[in-house]
Amino acid sequence: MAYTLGIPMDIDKGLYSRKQQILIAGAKLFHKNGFKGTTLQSIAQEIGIEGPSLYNHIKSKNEILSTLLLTNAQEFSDRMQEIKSSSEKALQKLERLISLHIELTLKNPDAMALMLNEWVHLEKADRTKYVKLRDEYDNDFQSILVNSIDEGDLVETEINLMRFMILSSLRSLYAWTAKYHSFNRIELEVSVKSLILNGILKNKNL
Amino acid sequence: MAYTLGIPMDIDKGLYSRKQQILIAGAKLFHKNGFKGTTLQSIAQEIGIEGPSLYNHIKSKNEILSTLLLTNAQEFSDRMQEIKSSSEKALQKLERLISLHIELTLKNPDAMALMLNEWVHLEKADRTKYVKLRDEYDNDFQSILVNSIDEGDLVETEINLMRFMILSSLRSLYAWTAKYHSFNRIELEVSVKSLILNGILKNKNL
DNA sequence: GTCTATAATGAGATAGAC
DNA sequence: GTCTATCTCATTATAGAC
Repeated sequence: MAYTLGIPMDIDKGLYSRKQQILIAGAKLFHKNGFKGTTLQSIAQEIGIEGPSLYNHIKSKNEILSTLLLTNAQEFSDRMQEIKSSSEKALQKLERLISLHIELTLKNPDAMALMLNEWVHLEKADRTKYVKLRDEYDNDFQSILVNSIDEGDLVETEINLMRFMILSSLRSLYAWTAKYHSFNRIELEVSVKSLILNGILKNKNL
Repeated sequence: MAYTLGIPMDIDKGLYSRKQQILIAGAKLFHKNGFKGTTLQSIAQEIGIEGPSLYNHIKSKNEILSTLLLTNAQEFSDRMQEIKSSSEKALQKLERLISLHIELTLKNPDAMALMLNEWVHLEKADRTKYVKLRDEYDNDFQSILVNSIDEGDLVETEINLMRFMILSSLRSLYAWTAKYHSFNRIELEVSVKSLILNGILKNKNL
């Protein structure tokens, strides 16, 4: 069956509610052109309706962004709680966190991209909520690194820098998966874990 | 006084031309609010004049962005040529590239932030030029990694992923230096090189 | 070179017919 | 629920006095 110009196949198959279609199209276009560089008309066009028709499903352009960002930030937060409260060694928790980032990146690459920068365009209340979720996540992540150092598994580097470099890599993965989709998830996990844990040198100076 | 962008403290000290003041203020505000989220009035206010007065020094808002991005992309490109053409081992070249990123990040953190995302708002011609510089840089970077693998110094991981993870970390450093300014450059270089080259594990499985 | 006033444009959002 | 027509406002950019 034919589909209208510019509408991705999965968007017009009747599998998604209009609200979901708007969120998918919004994530895609916000990623490509930025939140402020994206018009409601272009989002509407992506799903085959006119701009003002969006208002039957959303209350503002900003609501699209805040739904995308807060939903995903909340999922990271929930999954972190789950991992935190397990009884594994900290090093195992770290590996599970790496897997988590890869899982959510593959599921939702556009939203991952937005989480890096577009949160600055959230309205005050949402922005505060988002930053709080992100900062708590970062703190939890760092605590696990500290625990792993205490357990003798990780080197004693400047802990903020260690967290920062790991999270930077993981949070940028959406750009890699967009370009090299042939990689499967398990292979990707193995490679990313090795790069983070073992670095890139072949012969370490021990 | 080349490459003095990004030193906000001295913005009203008469040390900079109006044009330079505009670039410094622009970088700061584009970083904070995004290009589209920044008004010319706010840039003008930052340096103590009215919005329309900017037009005595620039020809458009977009010119501020393109100057910032293309100047810095060109500097990365020039420095890469220098490093490429040296006779060192590839591993030494890689270490020099890490130092380069840290040097330019400390000199110009706001512009580094813009280079990640705001290039999407460049006009077509500038955008093409910018993407070309960036892609050539990325290719050169990867060639050095490949050479270093061939020379037996680096592990044989998926090369695109290796490049990607290293560059993601380095290109995100601006956010770290903004938060932890107490670190000096040499310490930072040592730590970053170790994290990338040796990873974070204390006891490697060799 | 800077100002005030204003033109020109673009885009979010609303009204009301169907 | 979707459409067309329109309102409203913010912002880039220009004109012209000083």
